[in-house]
Amino acid sequence: MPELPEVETTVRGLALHLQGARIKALSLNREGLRRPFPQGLAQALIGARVTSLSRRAKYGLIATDRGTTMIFHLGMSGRWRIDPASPEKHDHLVLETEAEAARPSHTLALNDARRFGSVDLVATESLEQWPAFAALGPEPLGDGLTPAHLAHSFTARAAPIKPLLLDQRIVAGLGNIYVCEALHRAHISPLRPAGTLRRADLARLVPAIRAVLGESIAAGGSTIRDYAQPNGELGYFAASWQVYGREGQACPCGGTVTRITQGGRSSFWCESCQK
DNA sequence: AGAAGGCCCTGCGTGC
DNA sequence: TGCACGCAGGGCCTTC
Repeated sequence: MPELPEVETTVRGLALHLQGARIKALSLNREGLRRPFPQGLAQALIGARVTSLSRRAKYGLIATDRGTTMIFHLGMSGRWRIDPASPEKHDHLVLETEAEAARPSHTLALNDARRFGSVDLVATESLEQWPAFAALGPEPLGDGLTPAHLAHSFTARAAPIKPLLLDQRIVAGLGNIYVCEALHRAHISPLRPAGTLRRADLARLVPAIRAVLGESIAAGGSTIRDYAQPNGELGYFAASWQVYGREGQACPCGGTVTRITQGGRSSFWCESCQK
């Protein structure tokens, strides 16, 4: 489920219930996810007030007035369930907020069947030095993603562009779905050796990346209301995909969508309109 | 340094 | 109905 637009929508949904709230309780139902949960997580969070929620790449950040920030990654199957009617299998971490004046208590469960996700605790003042963040490239929706940046990153690279766009050090936050969609929108083949892309190609690619992400966030924004529902389900915005998951179906150009494997991941593309 | 491959884990759809 | 298999939105690690 979670790529950048889904994480952004998740953070916005969480903010409705967590922004300004005091954390009353934290329960951990297993040792950890990909990694063990951080030491001192309960001490850092219980009694703390949430000061802000934000996103960096595909990470969600929950900052508190204690000077620490809880960072979550949803991996492949992670999601937050808001005010669930009953506990579910794979609810690994559960937060409960304090009821205060005009502010009801809420329960927030981090559910992750495959446990590819992660939870970390980092000093807020040194977030940018946190190793996973220090290595990240520019945000695709920020000023740092430019044709010049991509040209620099792709110089002398023989590898196909598709797996390079998944490299978080080049662009932070792109996942398999939106790379497929952005390349399709920019009419660039996923097989193109990155170093052969010309400035005109990159000048199409950058706005294509921004458009597919922006449109998905906009679609997610309209479903934020769903986060208040017990199941907390989030739409996948799949209706707007042109190539992802559409092997054998028609491309709008009249061609046919095909699937290949690159770096062990599926790439969906149209040989007719992507060169 | 870059490139390729494997691994972590559970659930779901498909085909026999 | 049961079972085996392939596949899944990600990141990290090792090896060459």
